[in-house]
Amino acid sequence: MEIIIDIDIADPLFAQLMEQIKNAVISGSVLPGDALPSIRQLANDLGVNNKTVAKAYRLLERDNVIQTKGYRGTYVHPEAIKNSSVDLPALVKAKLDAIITDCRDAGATDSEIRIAFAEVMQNPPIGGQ
Amino acid sequence: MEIIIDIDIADPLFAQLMEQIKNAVISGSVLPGDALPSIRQLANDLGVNNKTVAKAYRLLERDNVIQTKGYRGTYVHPEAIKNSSVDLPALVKAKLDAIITDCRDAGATDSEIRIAFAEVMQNPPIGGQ
DNA sequence: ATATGTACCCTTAGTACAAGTGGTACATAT
DNA sequence: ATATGTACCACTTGTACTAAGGGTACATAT
Repeated sequence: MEIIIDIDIADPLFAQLMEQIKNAVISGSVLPGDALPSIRQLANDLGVNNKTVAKAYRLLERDNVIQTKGYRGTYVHPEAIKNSSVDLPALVKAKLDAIITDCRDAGATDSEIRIAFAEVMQNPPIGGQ
Repeated sequence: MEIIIDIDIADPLFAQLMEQIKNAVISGSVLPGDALPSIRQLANDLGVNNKTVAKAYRLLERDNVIQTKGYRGTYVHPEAIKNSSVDLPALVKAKLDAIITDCRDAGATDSEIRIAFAEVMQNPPIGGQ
């Protein structure tokens, strides 16, 4: 698997990483069960910070594209191919788009919507996320 | 009608103004059809900028609490009493709260939610508005 | 001429967050 | 001792928003 990151691209590094790993899964250049390089290893190869790779790995695991097995390393998730096409951010955006359109139609100012959003994001999700 | 604004209060000036005018309507110290001071007049009385009063008036008119009649001045809306209790920002917040909770439950990062929100707020003159 | 609401331009502060980097530390197991 | 993923701390940089003010101009109508 080849991973190339480009600092000149506007996309955040961790996002580029996620993209490329997902693409590698979809294209079949890595298979479910295959081992991936460790965080430190990959960070070193690419010349980026550990934290950046760690972030990409953490999000990919949340999306069930990879599996981390602690000291045993990181592997491609058994259902990685299916899960690589799921785009959580797109779903979130779709949901937000719908209700924000509602609010605007109701006459709410963009400013008011932003303020309300900020309040919701800051205040505890009640149950406490 | 007495209006008192307090610079030391955290609330924005225009918001304090809206509050007080709504309260004056609810308490009956101004009645539907009554004339309100002009923007410049009120701004002068309170020692704030025209723009601040203009903003409060603009939002109050959107909420159907007051009516502006161009050069003829500004008046309390016929249905001002009913409309003074409507809290549009609260409705917006409630809607956002619901779907943001959904997104968080789905595993979305607060960061991802914020980014999606920012994208939606910037792009979507899709259909217009 | 004067007053009305309204629209546009600019600037100043303050706040909040994203992204990335850096360092350190931990429990895990080889 | 070494390597794994993970967790915490703090920091810099850039961006983008709010609130508020200053100024100027417009069409409206008295």
